[in-house]
Amino acid sequence: MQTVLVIDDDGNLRDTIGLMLEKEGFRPVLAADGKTGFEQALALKPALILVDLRMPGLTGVEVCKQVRAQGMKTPLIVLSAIGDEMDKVLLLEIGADDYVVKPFGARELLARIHALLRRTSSEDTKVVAFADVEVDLTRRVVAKRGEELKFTRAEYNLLTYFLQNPDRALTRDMILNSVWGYESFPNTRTVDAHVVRLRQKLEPDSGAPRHFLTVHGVGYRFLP
Amino acid sequence: MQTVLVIDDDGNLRDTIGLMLEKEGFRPVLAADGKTGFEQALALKPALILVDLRMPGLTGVEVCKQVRAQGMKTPLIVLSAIGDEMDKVLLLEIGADDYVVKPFGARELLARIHALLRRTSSEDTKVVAFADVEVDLTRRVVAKRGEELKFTRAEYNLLTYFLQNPDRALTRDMILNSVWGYESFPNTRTVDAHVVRLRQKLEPDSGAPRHFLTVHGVGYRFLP
DNA sequence: CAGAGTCGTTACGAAGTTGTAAAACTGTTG
DNA sequence: CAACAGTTTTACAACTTCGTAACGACTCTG
Repeated sequence: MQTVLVIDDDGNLRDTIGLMLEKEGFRPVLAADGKTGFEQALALKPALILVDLRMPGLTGVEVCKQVRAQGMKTPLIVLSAIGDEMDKVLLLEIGADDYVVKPFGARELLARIHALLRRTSSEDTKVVAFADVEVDLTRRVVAKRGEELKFTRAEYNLLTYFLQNPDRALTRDMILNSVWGYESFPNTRTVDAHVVRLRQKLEPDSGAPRHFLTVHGVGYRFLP
Repeated sequence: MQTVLVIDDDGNLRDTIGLMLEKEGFRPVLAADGKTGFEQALALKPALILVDLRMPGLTGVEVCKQVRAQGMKTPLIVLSAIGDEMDKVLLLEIGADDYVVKPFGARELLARIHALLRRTSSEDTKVVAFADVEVDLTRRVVAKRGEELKFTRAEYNLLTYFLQNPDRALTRDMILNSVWGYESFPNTRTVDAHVVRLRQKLEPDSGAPRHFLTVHGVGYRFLP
């Protein structure tokens, strides 16, 4: 069951939305102000956040910013009163994913919630990272300091194998079997050649590797 | 021209709203009571319904419920007298999308109508867009810079599959299974042939694709 | 510190992959 | 059944990637 955090100072509306979410099969968590809402967001890591724009204390805009500042990518919908001069640009800038103008219909809000969850869940981009390197497993893209690098298939497969086996001494045979499979029988030196390329691309100083370490007489060890 | 159904027992107000809508370019249909209003809703499938809350016979609340019970998703605005103890909870529960308190100004009502139509229409006609390309999933039409392009079935299916899986490395087998199904077993090169056509039709420079990227040794990745 | 083993690096031909056009095939329609 | 649009396969050039040999540098051991 997915948790949805509702942050709104209007108790009436808060409860209404809570009920609605419950009916729809969500687990609603209600917060009356921005500060506790933000804390709940951190603690519960909800599947989605609904936050009122205009609140005493921490406003919706600030909650948004703080959540994003924490690196949380939780989908977030802003609720705004009809009078508020809100524009999409601002909302996008602060990291909101959608907004709904009050008063809104139950169906509309639920539709937006589902749409957003659908959008974001398909973007379940699994990213593994070490040092200043990010490996996006769904996009199959490797980036160093945010800059995309070109990786060939063999390089990429080898890298992900290392990522899956951090800080373990791996023999060349283990690597060959896992990365190249049991079909092909390349020379064990092939592994070295590819490790070289990984180092050249990912190590700050490929002469003094800090992540792709050699285990003399055995093989390699990846240190994140 | 969009039909707007007005259900209100107050003949005076009904006519006023009717005139107002007519001026605004809508086709107003007037109903004096809940029962005939509901029947009209079923028969005409209007683009929007305005319904008075307090009426003899079938009340606005009941019209609302019945319309929704029929599975109709027609946008619906409730008109309520200032005395009515209306709360949003009830409105949300019965599936109304907005409400206006009597007495209201013409401009306010029209603003609400337009806002609601805008909101809901964007949900019904599912249009996915990227760059200067728009794909209308309900009409099954692809347009580039507003100009319709002819897409064959295979091309269209492939395109929507890419749209549904943005920014993910997709192997040719994944594509074949999802787009061609498990029944037919075309060559994986078939995928390439169709990607070529997508690029020719949608990329500014098909020689340097910016959206339909190849992932060497793997397949393709669609970048919106 | 010498020698044996091991590793890092480079270069290059072989093997594999992709883009494209054209041919072959399929199914539909008048 | 001919014409036709759409689809799949084939063929091949262009391009990318791979595996390995070669060799110098490094590491370990006695």
